[in-house]
Amino acid sequence: MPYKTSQMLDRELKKGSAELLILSLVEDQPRHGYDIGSLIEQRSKGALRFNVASLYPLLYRLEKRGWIQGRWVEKAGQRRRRYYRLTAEGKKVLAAQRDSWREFVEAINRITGLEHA
Amino acid sequence: MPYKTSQMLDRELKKGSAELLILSLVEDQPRHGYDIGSLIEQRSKGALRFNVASLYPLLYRLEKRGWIQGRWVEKAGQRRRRYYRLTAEGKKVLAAQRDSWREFVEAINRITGLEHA
DNA sequence: AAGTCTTATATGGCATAGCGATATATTATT
DNA sequence: AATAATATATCGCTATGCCATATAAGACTT
Repeated sequence: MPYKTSQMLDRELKKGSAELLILSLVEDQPRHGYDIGSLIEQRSKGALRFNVASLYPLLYRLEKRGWIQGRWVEKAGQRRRRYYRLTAEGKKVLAAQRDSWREFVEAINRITGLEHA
Repeated sequence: MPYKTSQMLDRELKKGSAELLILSLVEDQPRHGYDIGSLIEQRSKGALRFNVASLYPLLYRLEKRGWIQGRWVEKAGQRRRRYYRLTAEGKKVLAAQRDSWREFVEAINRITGLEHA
């Protein structure tokens, strides 16, 4: 696998939090970019917001890596949308990233004295 | 349209996780850079490691902002060390960053479905 | 019909954070 | 004498995220 699993702040982890969000959101059903951006804002109650200039390039990267797969959908009465679904490899990556995230949060909490948080 | 009170991943948060670590570690007692780096590695059980090429510049930034204050300490039998202590302003920032961190983690967990993990 | 809002995707250019690599200097260990 | 560990420092690179801007189409307002 081209992506190492244990690096500083896991290297992947900084990106990881952003990737984790997207991979999670397309886990159960395919979603398009704008939908993903809106969901992140809604579900975080406005605490997190994804700028489109980060979001779309990230989607392209994830697709290029084969973790998600997009397809154009055109319907009458709406603008064309690109729906992304999670691939088999994406599922594995998502599972690994969830573990990484958990470990990361625990480590930070342990060090900063927030372990009960 | 309500103005967004928080940037994407809060802008402060990406830096935040790194800054939070350092500010937390110098909260109770002054510490020098190498010590901070070692503590992060130890207490995270190796999960987190801070490269010196990130750590030292970050210390300089934090000092420049007035959140920590460093002073050189020279003792016989050891190399010179620069000990950093948390300033009054640093304390406020630390408190705010702890809140931010908690909010961030909750938001990610909510979105990624890790709340009952 | 015109104007604006919301949806939806796209990208150039900039700022900055983190890191590999490398450097220096002192003390401890082999 | 050689190597390791401690301790600080910085160059140059890459990646990430953002602002600003662009395009395009439907929905709503006047």
